[in-house]
Amino acid sequence: MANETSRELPVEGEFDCPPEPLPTLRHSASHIMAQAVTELFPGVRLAIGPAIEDGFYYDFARDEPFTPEDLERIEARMREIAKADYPFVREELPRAEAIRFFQERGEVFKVEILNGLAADRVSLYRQGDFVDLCRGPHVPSTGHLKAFKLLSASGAYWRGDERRPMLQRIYGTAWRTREELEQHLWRLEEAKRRDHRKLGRELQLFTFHDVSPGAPFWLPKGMIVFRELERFWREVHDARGYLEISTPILVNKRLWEESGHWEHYRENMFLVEAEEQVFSLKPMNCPESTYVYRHHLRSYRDLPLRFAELGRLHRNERSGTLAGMFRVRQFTQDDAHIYCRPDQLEAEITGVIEIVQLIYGTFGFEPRFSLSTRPAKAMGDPALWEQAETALAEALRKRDLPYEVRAGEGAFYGPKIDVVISDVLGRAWQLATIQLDLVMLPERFALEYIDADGKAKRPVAIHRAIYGSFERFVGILTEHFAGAFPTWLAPVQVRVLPVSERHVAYGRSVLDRLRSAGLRAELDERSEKLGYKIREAQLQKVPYMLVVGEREAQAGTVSLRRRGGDDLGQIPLDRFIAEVTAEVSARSMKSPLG
RNA sequence: GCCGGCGUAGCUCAGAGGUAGAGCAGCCGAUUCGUAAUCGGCAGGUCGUCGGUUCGACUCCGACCGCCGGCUCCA
Repeated sequence: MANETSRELPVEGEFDCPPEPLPTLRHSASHIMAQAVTELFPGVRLAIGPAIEDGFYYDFARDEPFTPEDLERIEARMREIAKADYPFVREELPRAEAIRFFQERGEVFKVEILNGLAADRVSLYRQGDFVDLCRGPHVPSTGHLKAFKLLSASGAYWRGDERRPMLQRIYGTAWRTREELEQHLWRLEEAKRRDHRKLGRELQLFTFHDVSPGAPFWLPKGMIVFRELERFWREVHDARGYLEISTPILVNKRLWEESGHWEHYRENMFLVEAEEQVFSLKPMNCPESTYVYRHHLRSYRDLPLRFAELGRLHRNERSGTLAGMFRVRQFTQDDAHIYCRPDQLEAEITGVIEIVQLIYGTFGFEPRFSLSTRPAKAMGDPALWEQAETALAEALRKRDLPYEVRAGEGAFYGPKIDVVISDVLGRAWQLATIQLDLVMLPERFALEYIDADGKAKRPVAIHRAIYGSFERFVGILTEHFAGAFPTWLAPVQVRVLPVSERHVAYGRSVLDRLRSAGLRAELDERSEKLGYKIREAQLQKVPYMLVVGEREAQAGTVSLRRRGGDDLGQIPLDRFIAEVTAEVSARSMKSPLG
């Protein structure tokens, strides 16, 4: 991931944004915004203003933050600048001259950027009276900016460094056409409608309370989703030779000193003191899994050992970073540590990739893979690194999976595969990681196995998670499905709706049948009109509504209505149960009915 | 942690230096209803917490806590 500095100030490369139409337009939009701001707020200093995914921003140095009213004025001024259709004019000059130019104007940030550049000559872009240091490219003139909108203002550190001044950042979005802009704004609205914090409350899945910031209270309905995910996960792992373990949550600080976490991760750990000893809530499962490995002497015949653990972890994240289920302080990782011989790596990685495909496919996610290779500061045997990277690449290649190589992006203790998915709104989420560990666990914890030659050898470890964390995964699923979970995950799968109280008795017999068939069913026996009951079931996103009245009671049927759909007419109860139980056991995404 | 915004009933929100209101949800009653809201009544809040100013604070000031949007960080 590019940081602020590398994104803005690459040592090499000719442009400040990808020379494609949309990034160019957005980059130009940021210049137009900067022009508007300098005109409306004299004395504001300019920092940087790049194109980003879906839009652009510009950072300004100003004592006062920008208010929503300020944004409206800036946007209005931008429209005037666009209408004036000033051409973007490129000028080149010696760097020293540019430094003088910006120094005279008090543009200290531009001077700092220029001082950090290696180039002899630099370029400026001018539109109207506004000049900015920039390598381009830009659209020919300001009139090309037609479909844009300013979205928000916030603080941002100069060069992303919290020790440096806080700047005022304004975000905007820009598109080629009005239609594209409207569509993007609709996506933003839709994301708000699907917000898992809102849906979690409305659907009674989970809640938060200030007695434990960053830690969810799982409500009964949310717990059903959690348990179904857990059940699925266990089925998959049990069938593939994983051995489930569970290790302590509260652990003496000695362990973290041994693992190195005490030195590098202490500020993120919750500490507890008892009887003059310091303990920590575990932020990771890995070190403790080595104790299971070392529980007795291992033979080469024992390997691979696949220890799975649904460990509850605590990490003391900085308060400002918490965000619903997406960023919590307490979470449940679907972890596993595989200990194997180097020659088993490829087969083990292949096994993990198969699990990723199987599990993600069930939710309709298409995983994308990237391979991060040996960094400069790597530790461990170079030959083993070579073998490990080859194993990862071969595992992907043999399954015909395209992947992006991130050279040098691996951890110092091993290369890894990261897995990313996109949800229905096109938002990318990094979920699974397959992290090889040639150093940390094997070396620090002195892991060994006795090989065929009778000598002690060092195994390698694979850290891997599929969901990542149940909390975040449930948050993602909630937004992805907008709360309308596939039937197998739905907290309530069927709701029986008697037309009037006269039909409650038949409704109860239907309910009993559904429950004996293992379906999660409810009966709405309140003295309300049918329309009211339907509305509520609909809002609760219950997959199936069964209307029962006189006709159904006579015929032994139910009248079916799908979530979000219409009246599908009568169906024999037996058939309904057979279809839906099949749908559930197949963990299908689609209903066989309607 | 930093910048900014916000915190009034379970939820969504109104109000305001003289001590609080609506809709929905809840409870009670009536209604017995055929595919997205039946009617009436009742109850519900030390206005996030602590401190200060004031005759008087939910309202003004300060600190803290929490939430939201970003920055940084990240499963």
